[in-house]
Amino acid sequence: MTTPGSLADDERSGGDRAGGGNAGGESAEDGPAGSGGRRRVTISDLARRLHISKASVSYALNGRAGVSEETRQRVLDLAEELGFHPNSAAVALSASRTRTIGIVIARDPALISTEAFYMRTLVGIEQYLNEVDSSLLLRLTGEHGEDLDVLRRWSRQGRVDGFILFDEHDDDPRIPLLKELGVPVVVVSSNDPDDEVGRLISSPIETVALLLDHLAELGHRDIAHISGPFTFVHEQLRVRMLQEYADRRGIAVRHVEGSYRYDDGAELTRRLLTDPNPPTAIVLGNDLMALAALRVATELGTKVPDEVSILAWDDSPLCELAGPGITAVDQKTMERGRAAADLLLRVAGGEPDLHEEAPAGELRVRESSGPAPKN
Amino acid sequence: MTTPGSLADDERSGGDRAGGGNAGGESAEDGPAGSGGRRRVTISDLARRLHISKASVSYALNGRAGVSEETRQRVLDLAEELGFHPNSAAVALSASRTRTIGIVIARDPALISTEAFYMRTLVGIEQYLNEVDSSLLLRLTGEHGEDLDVLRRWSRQGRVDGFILFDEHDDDPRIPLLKELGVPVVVVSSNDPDDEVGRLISSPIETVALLLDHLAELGHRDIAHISGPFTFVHEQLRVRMLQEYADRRGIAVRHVEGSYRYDDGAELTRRLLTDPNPPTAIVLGNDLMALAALRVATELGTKVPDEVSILAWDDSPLCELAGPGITAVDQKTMERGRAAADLLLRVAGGEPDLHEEAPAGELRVRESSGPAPKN
DNA sequence: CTGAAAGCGCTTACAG
DNA sequence: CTGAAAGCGCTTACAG
Repeated sequence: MTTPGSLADDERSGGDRAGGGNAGGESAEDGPAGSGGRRRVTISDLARRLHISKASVSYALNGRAGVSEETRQRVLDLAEELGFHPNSAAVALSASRTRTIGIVIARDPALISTEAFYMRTLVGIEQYLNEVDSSLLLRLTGEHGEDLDVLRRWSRQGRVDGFILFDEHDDDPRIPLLKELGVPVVVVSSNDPDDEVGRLISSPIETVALLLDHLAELGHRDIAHISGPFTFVHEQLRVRMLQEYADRRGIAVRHVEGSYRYDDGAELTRRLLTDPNPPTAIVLGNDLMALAALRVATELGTKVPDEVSILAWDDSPLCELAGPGITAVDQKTMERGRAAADLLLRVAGGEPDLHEEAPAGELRVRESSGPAPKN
Repeated sequence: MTTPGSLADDERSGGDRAGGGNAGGESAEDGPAGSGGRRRVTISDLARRLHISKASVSYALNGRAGVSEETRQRVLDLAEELGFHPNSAAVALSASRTRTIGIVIARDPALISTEAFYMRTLVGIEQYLNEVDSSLLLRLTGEHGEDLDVLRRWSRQGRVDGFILFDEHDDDPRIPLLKELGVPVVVVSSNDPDDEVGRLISSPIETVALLLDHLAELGHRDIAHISGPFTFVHEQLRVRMLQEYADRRGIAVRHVEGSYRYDDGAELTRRLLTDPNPPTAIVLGNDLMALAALRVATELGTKVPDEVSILAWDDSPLCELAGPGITAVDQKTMERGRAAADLLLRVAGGEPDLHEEAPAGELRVRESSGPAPKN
């Protein structure tokens, strides 16, 4: 059996460049075995070797006034040579900046891992954070309100510089909580209330227009909408805007509340298609339900798109790879994530402008939508 | 225009319980406007109010000896009342414990967001971290070696207590690097070298047996394997073990190296199926390629499973929801993530036993596999 | 331009 | 059982 001690003993074997210098020259022997690796290089080390004060080192490293160019360069060179990286806890403690943003997602784990939405959002956020050398502290809680605890705890603990919030609910308690805690927040939002928190806004009206214009052109006059749960603000808005837009274009819409789950999408679609007067097109609130709709149609012998068109609100690999491919709106999820992170850092930095429009979506027309059947 | 200042001014409006007490009693006026919220409660505050020392407060909060039960209770009660949470930077700085583990994934963003594997793994890890009140620091870098920088930086910065590594390569540079840095590591691994880092091991032999036993029973004697890139250790092992096991059972296997990408899976499958002597079954290294294989077969008019069986190494919603459903091995990804996090925390805690077996996989038989065609 | 010193909020020997 | 004090590794006024 190997012990952590032997792990540390083995350090010499690595042939790595940075830190390889003589960082260990002063105290290569670690303290208590297993406590983890060689002593880290600190600004005190740099100061001592360069015969200057810690303050000067700090100024030099942070690009602040207070040191000559020459001194600064000597500091930077030595830091590079020794592989110095400032202890993040010390920086956080003295400067109250963590270079970390927090995301807490309170959804059913099964859904989180099935829908590509979250991962694509995270990828987008990460792309931005990489560029500005910040990090993401992530927590996936269940759906039972533990998320509030985590938000509160992380705020009080000073673990993050701010939060990005998803899945806004009616009277979402997270927003007053974080406002009270005084933590910068950006809500990835579908509406634009003036509640003085950061919001990256993408109104559903855009998607509504893309979907309904497409369907109207194809001659559909009688459609159905299987939404996600109405507890989400964006679902309420989708229903309302879809209805209004459809009214204006003389299209009838029946709304059914779904749960985003496959089974549910299947069941609700079945009911619609076996109705004596079925709709000629169904818009589903997410990719999973759209796929379910596709399957049920096939199962019932209802031809897609000849007898019914199937469209999804939110594009994804599932829509793209389904057979037939499902017409959907590419919500630019990665770009949206990126933009949210960017906005949060600006809000945290004191930027007065809290609201911003998200990048526009685009319709991806595939085989699942076609002309309305004439009957 | 709203300003961060006005954001802070608005704090009173929240009606939240914790911290609502009289935490602001001493200095409700924030410092510089916009710097974020009311002053946090610290152990000094607790000590002052209870007329005891900071040390006693610390002992009480951490459940250590050094305070009477009565004092401890008074401290805990007050902490609860004021919504006290220890500043994580201060704890990290003085105790060198961050309660955070790091994960750096260096893969093509498109792949990360398409394959459910990573998200399911993260969910599993999170489930465990939730229970032990730890957090995940996540970074998704591209495939260009920036991951080494991040690992080095996070280590030197003392940001994490350890790392979980995925996607081990040949002579993976991350392992010597982290050993040299002296940071606890767990590699989610497919083999068991004695290299003194933590390893959660799941040998491919298990999956090989599940797949080949199934195919042998169905009468297949001539199969193909479209793998992922051989740069991954697990892919090399899969090929070797598949070959050995097939040899023993008198099954011929041709191996083709794929990339995990849909297009690639399609192209390689096309070649196999248009061969004058096509295999009767194809095992694909991931779900995307398996789906591609299914599509190509359909396109070529090759019936699945009557003329060719399609199986995937790794189950996923894509396999489950495909039509026909794709037979695949459920690798227990969430459980594996959980186990990896658990092992890492134990390794970091000084546990001598570095290696552990991952939970076993299970075959999910679906419509894409059937008896070998007689010809 | 540079240094000595206080402070961020904890933990932890060390005396009482 | 309790308190005074040093220390973790930085940053930041404040004097020179």
